[in-house]
Amino acid sequence: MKLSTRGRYGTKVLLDLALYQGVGPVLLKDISRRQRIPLHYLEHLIAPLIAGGIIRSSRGAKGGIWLVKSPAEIRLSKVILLLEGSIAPAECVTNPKLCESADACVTRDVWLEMENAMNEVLESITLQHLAERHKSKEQLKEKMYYI
Amino acid sequence: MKLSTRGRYGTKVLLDLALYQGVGPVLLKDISRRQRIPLHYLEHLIAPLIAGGIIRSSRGAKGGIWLVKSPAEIRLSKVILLLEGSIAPAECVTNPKLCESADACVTRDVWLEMENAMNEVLESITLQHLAERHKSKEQLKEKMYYI
DNA sequence: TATAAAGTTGATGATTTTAGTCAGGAATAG
DNA sequence: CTATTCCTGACTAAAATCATCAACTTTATA
Repeated sequence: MKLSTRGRYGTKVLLDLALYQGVGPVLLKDISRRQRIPLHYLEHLIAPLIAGGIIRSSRGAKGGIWLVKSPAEIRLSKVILLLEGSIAPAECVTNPKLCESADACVTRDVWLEMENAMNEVLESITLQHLAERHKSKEQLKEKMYYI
Repeated sequence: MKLSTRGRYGTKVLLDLALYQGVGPVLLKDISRRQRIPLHYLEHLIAPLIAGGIIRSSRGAKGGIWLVKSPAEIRLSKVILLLEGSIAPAECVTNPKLCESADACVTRDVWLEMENAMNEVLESITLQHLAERHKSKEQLKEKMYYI
């Protein structure tokens, strides 16, 4: 039940964009360095985010990537869906036809409940929430230097 | 974010045992047939369940496996933990030392929230619940033949 | 318009995990 | 003693994961 690096890296990328929002295109190179994601791997990670319409990109000098919508409009449920596909703990949840007895299967019901519980969490958190949480943690850290 | 067959098969095995509880040792061969799990694979699946103390086994003629506790006392959280290990969506949740900035990381907080949400679901469901749900679905199915 | 910068795409590869299979062994009932 | 049944370790094929690389396209700007 682990997310792949796609989901984890991708979420970090978008948090990074949310934190650097409004300053124009953000370089992949910079995101790579700040978030410790291999640049060449990062290049592949952004494809589904562009296809999903939550970031845009520009090539060439002064190029980079940026959020298309405001961070408050981007929910993690969407992000994870784009990067990982369905979050359901078993294929049969999303695609009942894979198993003849799907509708009679009580274990499938459990996996469905788990998916719903996860989706509630992801649905309730936006990039703005993440950015705010991050800033408030940073502030806390700075204050601690003066104690 | 998929469970492996270990978690899915294993849960079915235990549901099967809960349904056939009280009739003495249940043959792996029968579980294999009813739950459509390869026998040789099943033999490996039961090891962590025995080690975890929720089933016991006896070899030889009239052998088989059975639940050690009552189905009402066995929560799915325990089952999945034995079969899959931690259900956390990322290693850093269980083992913060893997990442220097774990305590400052807001994405890690999200993965932790997801884990908690899943655990609440799994904590709230016992094998008895599963068995009851199963029987009531079966009954519904029988009734439908007479409509 | 030449050039450097930066994202895009497709091919490839190393490593790990998954999902088994198989052979032989050990315990148990009768 | 013997048939039955679970146990264990070794092994394997296939898939997924996590990249890396090279060639290419687009863009800003000197």
